[in-house]
Amino acid sequence: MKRARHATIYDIAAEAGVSIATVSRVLRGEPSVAPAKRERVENAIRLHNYRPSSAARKLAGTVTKTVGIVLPRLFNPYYAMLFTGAQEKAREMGYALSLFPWSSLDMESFDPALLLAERCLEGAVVYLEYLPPADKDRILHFLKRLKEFMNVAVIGCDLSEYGFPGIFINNAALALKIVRYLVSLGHERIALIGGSEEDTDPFRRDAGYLEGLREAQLPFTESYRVWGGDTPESGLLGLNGILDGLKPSFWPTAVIALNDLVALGCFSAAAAHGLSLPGDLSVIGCDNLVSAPYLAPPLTSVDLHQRRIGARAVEMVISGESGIEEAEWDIVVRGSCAPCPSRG
Amino acid sequence: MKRARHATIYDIAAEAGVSIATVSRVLRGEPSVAPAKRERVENAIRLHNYRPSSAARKLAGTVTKTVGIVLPRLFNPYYAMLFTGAQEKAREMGYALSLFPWSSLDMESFDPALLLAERCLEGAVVYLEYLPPADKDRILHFLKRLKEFMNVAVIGCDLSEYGFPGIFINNAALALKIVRYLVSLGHERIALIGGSEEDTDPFRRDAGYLEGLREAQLPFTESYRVWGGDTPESGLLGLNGILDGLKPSFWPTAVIALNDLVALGCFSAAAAHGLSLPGDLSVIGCDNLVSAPYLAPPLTSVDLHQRRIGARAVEMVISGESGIEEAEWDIVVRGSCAPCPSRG
DNA sequence: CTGAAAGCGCTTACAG
DNA sequence: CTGAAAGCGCTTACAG
Repeated sequence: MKRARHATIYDIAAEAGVSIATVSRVLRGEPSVAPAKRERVENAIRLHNYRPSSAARKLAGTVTKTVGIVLPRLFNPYYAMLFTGAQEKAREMGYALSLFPWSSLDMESFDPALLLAERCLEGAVVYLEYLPPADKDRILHFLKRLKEFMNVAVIGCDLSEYGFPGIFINNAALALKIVRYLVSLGHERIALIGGSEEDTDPFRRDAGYLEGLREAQLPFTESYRVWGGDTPESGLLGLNGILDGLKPSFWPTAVIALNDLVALGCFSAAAAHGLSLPGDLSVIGCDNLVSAPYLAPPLTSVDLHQRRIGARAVEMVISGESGIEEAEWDIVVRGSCAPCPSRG
Repeated sequence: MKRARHATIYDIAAEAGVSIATVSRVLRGEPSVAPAKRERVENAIRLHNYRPSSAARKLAGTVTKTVGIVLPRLFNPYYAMLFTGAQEKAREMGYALSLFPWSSLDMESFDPALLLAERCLEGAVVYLEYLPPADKDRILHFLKRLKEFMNVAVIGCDLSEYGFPGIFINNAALALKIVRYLVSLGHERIALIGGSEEDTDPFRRDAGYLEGLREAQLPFTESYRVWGGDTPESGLLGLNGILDGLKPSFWPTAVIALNDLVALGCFSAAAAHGLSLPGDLSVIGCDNLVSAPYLAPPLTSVDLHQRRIGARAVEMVISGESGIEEAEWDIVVRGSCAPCPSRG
């Protein structure tokens, strides 16, 4: 089957009786075009349903009006929201947005940055929760290399010391605030579930968690800190582990889940142990997914305004800003956290 | 700050002491290159970390190794899984995958197909649950137009009568199977919640739902069919509507939710009415999201194998297949459906 | 097996 | 204000 051929700038120029240079000028909205010609060109464009080839533009031009975003697995709606916000803002600014899953980047390869560079992007926002020690050099090299080709902004950790602008999600502050909230509810045995153990970032949740405990003169109980990941399953296994390993009088009365998915897993584990929520156990999540309000009990969570973060990051990348901003967030109080049951 | 310049095919040719034509040949894996030269070229490529510009390739070449996928809002992980499957398969076949949210397409505009065409795609898979009557012409026109430029496959409804290949999700068969399952559990008052009322596709859920009722000699009760959307909120409002409008003796004993998100909303509504699941009410969802097993009770759902669907669709588009295939799916039985409580 | 050359569809100095 | 022309980095006949 024969493919339709795009109308080209030549077709339009011929139709309008002008040079392709003039067509190009009206296309890009240059003011220096005689109104009469401009109109003829615009009519021709409409007539032919003409749209300039992005490939040709990229090849010829200095600006490509395209940015990229590299994100972890989309199964967590959290990232999908980040993408949506980014996409909307890009569109609003007349840019196209290309999505690159981290998994498609192949950090093993000698220079994954070229994968983006070959796409002629003007900028890339990359989501990076933290710098895993094992891959630190590789990732940093990737980012530096990327920066040779385009603007870069990172969402997640603060890499300003390496010269990368972006939006910093202060997980330590967030965790501290959460602990305070739980403490204000009278909780003294607070667990923290999920996340990667190799994460040594000082701004990780743990830092805030520990500070919160200290502040409230509560001991750090190692059994209350379990790692595991960011899935419901890891929440289930995590809390099960805690509950199965301790006699009930030592069970935590509150758990901070890495995110809402992990929190959901905790719901399961609690139920399996006959714990009712929030009466026997308080659970707080993070990300405030659309489903959070509909869980039983409705999940108290942290709204990171990921849509706004995504939008802002794209904005930074497009306008080439270089600062580091801290993401704002709010604890959304719902029914899954309650005052600590009086001990007996 | 100055941007790094990509090494070009000229740099490689110079380095290897051959013509750019030869470099191009080894790049594309043509066999007709002397081993010695090939090796020199390969070394040069490695040395310069060279990757060909995709824009230049698209401009010059006949094949662009890029396909697109147009999807609804990603907040539902269902679509994210579709994307993931598609992305993996594309990558496996050496293709790049570009994501286009439906919302970015602007059906109002005179020719949204050009938005994809300008990207020089070889093919596009578009997700289309059904053909909304109000936009039927517009969408069909979009698809036809798209087909002039590239291979097209549609996931969702069966548009083979219009000449579009793709993967058909037989929602009627699916609903019929679900009704049968519920009937086998003894249910006689079965509600169906969610979806768009304007969907008149004969393969929509409703057809199977009605057939299932007929088959079991059950009456169709209009109050048991409520529309509303695909979100948790629509499930909540939907079931609330049913429960609030009927005296308890007429309450449904089972509800079929459009998807897992809607099912979640139904959980909420049931709880608000003091109904315990699955004792008083059975709920079945669809999509089998990662969170389904962790709800309380664990949600019985339908696994559409969306990852596989996404993968298969890009495969069809890339190899230019023209058939229509029916997606396979399985009911995943978990705890949210139980035998009908004996009436008394 | 290999190279010189044309061409893909644009943008952008450069003249005028 | 406008056009002729060079150039972006590739691929692909066409000769050899």
